[in-house]
Amino acid sequence: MSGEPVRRLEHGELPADTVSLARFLIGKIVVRELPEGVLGGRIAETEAYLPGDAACHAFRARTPRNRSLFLAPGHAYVYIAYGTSFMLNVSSEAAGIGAGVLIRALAPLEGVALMQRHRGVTRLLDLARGPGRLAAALRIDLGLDGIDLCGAGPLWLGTDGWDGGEIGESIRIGITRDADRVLRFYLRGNPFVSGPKRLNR
DNA sequence: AGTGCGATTGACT
DNA sequence: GTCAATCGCACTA
Repeated sequence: MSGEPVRRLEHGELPADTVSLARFLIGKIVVRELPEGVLGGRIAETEAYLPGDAACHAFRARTPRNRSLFLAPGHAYVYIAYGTSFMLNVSSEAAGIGAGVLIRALAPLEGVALMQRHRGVTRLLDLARGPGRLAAALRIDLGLDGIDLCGAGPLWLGTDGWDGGEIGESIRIGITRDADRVLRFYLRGNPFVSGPKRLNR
């Protein structure tokens, strides 16, 4: 789509605030390195969870679960939603400030066969459309909580220089507190974006 | 200590 | 469209 090889993003390239990071990450790439192979996909959808935002897991005190949200920008915050699904977030504010960006959907680019095995489905559209599906496809679990996504670890953020997508905005999906804030971003018209149609125009 | 509720998904009517 | 699964954590007492 762009021709450039995928390279790792560096900390210094990440925007310094949560909303800017949520927009910046659209079109970037998540890479997962496993002994069985390399998995990758283009980020099609994100949501911002801000300081002072009642929907943010860091809204209350720091706990063992949410501590990764307080790390410097570019670290993974992984947690279990509804006791069933893992969610991948990127910490987004200066160290000590709890905030993050939820990665909600990927357009698979590499390692499709392995993603299919992880997910138990074959349809490309269903592999990583939705945050829980995305984590399952990439085999992301609590063992990755707190790792540096701009480091040398097995899960990292990259770019291939692609910058062609129009970014749409909407309210966030599946929350009840601070539910009317426009903090969801997605690649307009991309079939790998999750969520109801009315939010994807 | 007990209760209620999610940043979801998949199965089912 | 409805609904259960499943568990960490906030909240009440």
